[in-house]
Amino acid sequence: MIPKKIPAPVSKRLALYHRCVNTLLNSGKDTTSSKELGERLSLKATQIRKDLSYFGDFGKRGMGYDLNYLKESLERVLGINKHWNIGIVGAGNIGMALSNYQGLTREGYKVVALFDRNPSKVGNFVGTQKIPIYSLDDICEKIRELSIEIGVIAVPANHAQAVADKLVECEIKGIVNFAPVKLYLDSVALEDVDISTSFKALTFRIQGGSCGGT
Amino acid sequence: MIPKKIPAPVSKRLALYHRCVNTLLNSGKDTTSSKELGERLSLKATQIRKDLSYFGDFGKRGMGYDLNYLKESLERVLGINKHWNIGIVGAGNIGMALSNYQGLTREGYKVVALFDRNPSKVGNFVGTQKIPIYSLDDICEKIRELSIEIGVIAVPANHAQAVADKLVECEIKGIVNFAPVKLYLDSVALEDVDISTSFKALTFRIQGGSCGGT
DNA sequence: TAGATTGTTAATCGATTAACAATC
DNA sequence: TAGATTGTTAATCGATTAACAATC
Repeated sequence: MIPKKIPAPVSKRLALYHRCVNTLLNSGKDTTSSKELGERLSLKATQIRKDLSYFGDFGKRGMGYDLNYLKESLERVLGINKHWNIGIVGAGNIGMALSNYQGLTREGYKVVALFDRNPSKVGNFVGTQKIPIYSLDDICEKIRELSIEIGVIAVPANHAQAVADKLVECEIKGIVNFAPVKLYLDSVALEDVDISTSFKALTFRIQGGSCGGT
Repeated sequence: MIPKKIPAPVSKRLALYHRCVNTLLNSGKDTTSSKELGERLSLKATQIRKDLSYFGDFGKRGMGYDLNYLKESLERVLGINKHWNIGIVGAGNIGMALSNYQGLTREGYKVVALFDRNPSKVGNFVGTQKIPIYSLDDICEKIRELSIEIGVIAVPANHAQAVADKLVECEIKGIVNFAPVKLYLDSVALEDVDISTSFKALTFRIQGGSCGGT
């Protein structure tokens, strides 16, 4: 479908472009340029043009990019031109916070269920959306019933791999892992959000060590 | 202090090594090798040796690495051989979840205060640690009083830059930003934890696009 | 037509990896 | 001594950027 090999850092940058395009649209503009995007994101204009060019010709020479068209195009590329149903495993601090997180809802991600192995939590409903907490035992059944496509792992590190294996068994399409542990999966897309790693990278820099980029 | 130029991805990998070393120690081992670490983290042994070599000679030829010594060394390099005091700005979902988050406490990060501009939240205490919520107006004063070195931004995107400017004015040492917006700072270390970007990178991959690494 | 800005090719830069001498 | 595994140099690979022809 997409022929050329795409550098790994591109997907994260596309998400940044999408965010920036939204900001520009909200400020009332209807056109932008790789130069403007580059200035706002502290990136080279060339890099932005190159990244976009992997997926199509979204601009007009001499004119720049139509913001609405660019937004739509980016949403198509990022797969957020549709809604995604999400199930969160682990109704602890992180799991609960995510289930109420506007940042996800606003982008078309919909948390439809939480799962926990603690019987005292099962049966409750979370947040303003009243998202139900189900037993971990029913996870495959609920994934099917509710058309859950993305699983979020928000359990302690020592349970994360078992949960991941279970999700794969339930034929989940992708996993976002918040547990501070490396997961071994094949054939399922995985993204890690390692909070403590970011803190360590920060203190590394504060305290002397120093790397190139951010 | 550290002479050679260190590639940007190294700091994140160091944090992974640290995590892996802890796991190995907990499993009762007291020695490891770049080969073993590489297998566990799906990285090349050479890369691990090279990364470590930027900071010292932590191994013994023919013998591998003493886990305790490697752990200590990594903690020194990452700056987690000391405790860091953290202040979280924004007592919403994310801010509250972070203030109770074991993953930080366990690594020597201590959340000592939250800040919010909502008067109905100010004066309350959060979680088992009874962390106080202060008014955003008092932030510089409290940062000094409580020796807060790291500020966490957990406010909506449209307030994030103002909060960041304030933190810099209060002479914070570093910032971890959870708001989905690009911040402009100079002279203060910044790490972004962009949750929705990770979800977008995931759906990008699920839905057809594909990049090299994870 | 002149000015602007794209999409793309080629050159550069930087990070990863293979190879190997050092040494436990 | 033979085997293992490090730390480091040199080669490779991949990502970024500069340059520019295409075109609005």
